[in-house]
Amino acid sequence: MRSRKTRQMGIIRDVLRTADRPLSPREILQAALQAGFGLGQATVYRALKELVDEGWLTVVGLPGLASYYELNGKAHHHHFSCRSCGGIYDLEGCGLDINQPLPDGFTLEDHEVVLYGRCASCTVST
Amino acid sequence: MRSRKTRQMGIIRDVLRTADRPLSPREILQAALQAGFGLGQATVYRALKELVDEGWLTVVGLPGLASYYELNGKAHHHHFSCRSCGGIYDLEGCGLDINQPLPDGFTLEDHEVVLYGRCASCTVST
DNA sequence: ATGATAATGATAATGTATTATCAATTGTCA
DNA sequence: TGACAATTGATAATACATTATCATTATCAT
Repeated sequence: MRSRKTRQMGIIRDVLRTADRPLSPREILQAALQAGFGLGQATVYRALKELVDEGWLTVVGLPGLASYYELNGKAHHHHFSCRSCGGIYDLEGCGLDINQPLPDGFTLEDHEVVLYGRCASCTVST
Repeated sequence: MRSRKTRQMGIIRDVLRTADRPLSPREILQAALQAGFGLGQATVYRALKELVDEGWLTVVGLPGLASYYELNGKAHHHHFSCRSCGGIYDLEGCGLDINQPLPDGFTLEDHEVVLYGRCASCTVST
């Protein structure tokens, strides 16, 4: 599976490598189209699945939205969701107290923090 | 809008009042059915929308899952999502450092913290 | 260069959550 | 009680992300 090097896979990798924030499948598709490369959405989904499987990408799940994808291997961090433009941005660090008490018998494996608000472009100065 | 008192609305309120954790529309429906009351899913969705509008309920959004509903007016808290049984549980307090730095120009309105792992029933002792 | 076949992509199909439809039911008030 | 309108609920419809289909295209070992 995946033994040939294709133009489309290169484009998708480039888009994600260049992005400064997690991207949804739709955003990846649009970015590629705007850059002048045609490719189908089925290809995007297939590529994302493979890239996640091989560990090159990680999935960012957000409530009520599609999945977002970003390069794997970044330092532990969380995300900001702009209520105005819908964009997802990376935040530095964590800010979560890991020692927060859990109910008895619960096992903690992972956590997710999402801050909501307005990004710089959407924050209008009065 | 909503001027009559109906059996169905009473059941839905009871289910939510009795619950010790946020419930999804499906769970609410099933709880009512198991308690011996018949009602349609359309009614559940209609009721939830009204109860949120009137401020009796709040919505808990979780990545990749349906919306969950719980009584409004609780102290600020977050949620635990069990990867094994899929259940959502309330956690006490917040554990988040509110002063976490934001990128320049960003405005923070709200935040969401979700811890993932296994609940007590799903944590098997070796 | 060329042929086997991996990969693509237009499109249909799926899955799931939620909403709309509308005839039948049921509160409520006169 | 009776009647009228609010409410219900079975069902169809919608919305959306994601996956499957399969004929066409493109890669790469030879």
